[in-house]
Amino acid sequence: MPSIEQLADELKLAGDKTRLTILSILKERECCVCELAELLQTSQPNVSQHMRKLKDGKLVKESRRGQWIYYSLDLAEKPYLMELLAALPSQKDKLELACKGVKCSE
Amino acid sequence: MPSIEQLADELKLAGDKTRLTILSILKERECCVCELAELLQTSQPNVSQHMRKLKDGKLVKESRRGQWIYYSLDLAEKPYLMELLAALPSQKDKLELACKGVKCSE
DNA sequence: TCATTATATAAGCAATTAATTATATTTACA
DNA sequence: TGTAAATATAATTAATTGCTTATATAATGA
Repeated sequence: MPSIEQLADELKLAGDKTRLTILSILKERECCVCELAELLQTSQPNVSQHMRKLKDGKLVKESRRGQWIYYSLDLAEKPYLMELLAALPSQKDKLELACKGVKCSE
Repeated sequence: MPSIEQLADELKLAGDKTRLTILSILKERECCVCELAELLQTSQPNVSQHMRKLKDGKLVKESRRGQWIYYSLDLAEKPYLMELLAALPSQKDKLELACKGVKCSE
């Protein structure tokens, strides 16, 4: 059971449109930074800095594979946050469409 | 089903320690501003301004009764937020202790 | 009607935040 | 070994935020 402080911190992380979109994309599958930047139509450093916050807050984990760093959700211990993501519309369509043409998904 | 933007806005509201504490108190029962200020050990205008944000975001509703305005949760349409509050430790103890001696609860 | 109580609003300020731009680090591979 | 690609970090800036202090509004009751 999270403390109020801990939950408030987690919700602050999720309470940003960019980060919440990232989380809901990662619900579908792991992604690297360049895919996320493409999907969100924003810059690489912007995504990178959001990922650092999410990682510091233990909401995602990373795994490097060669040149790419793949991020995935780390919410096994936080079912109340999984519930939140489950309440959102699926991002599958956008994921499939936008990732064509991104080199790392070849 | 909320849009990503709507959920991000709601989580931003909940992602503040003061407001999340207020919400978790209101989960137990409705409260007026002076009770909340006492419980949170903060000023009346501070609580009042947080309540306005929560009200604007449709997370709480108010009902005036004489001099007092009682706030209560308005989360019937947002079960995913109720789940969040359910994940938090109960605030019953604090509520009972701190509200002794607050005039409006006599 | 006037003083009191509960609450709201407004103004000001310090701190935090999200995004941009520029640069550094790491890995792959020719 | 050197170049390119993916990612991270740093510095800057504009905007937002939470809290305080001061004041205004609304309701009660003598």
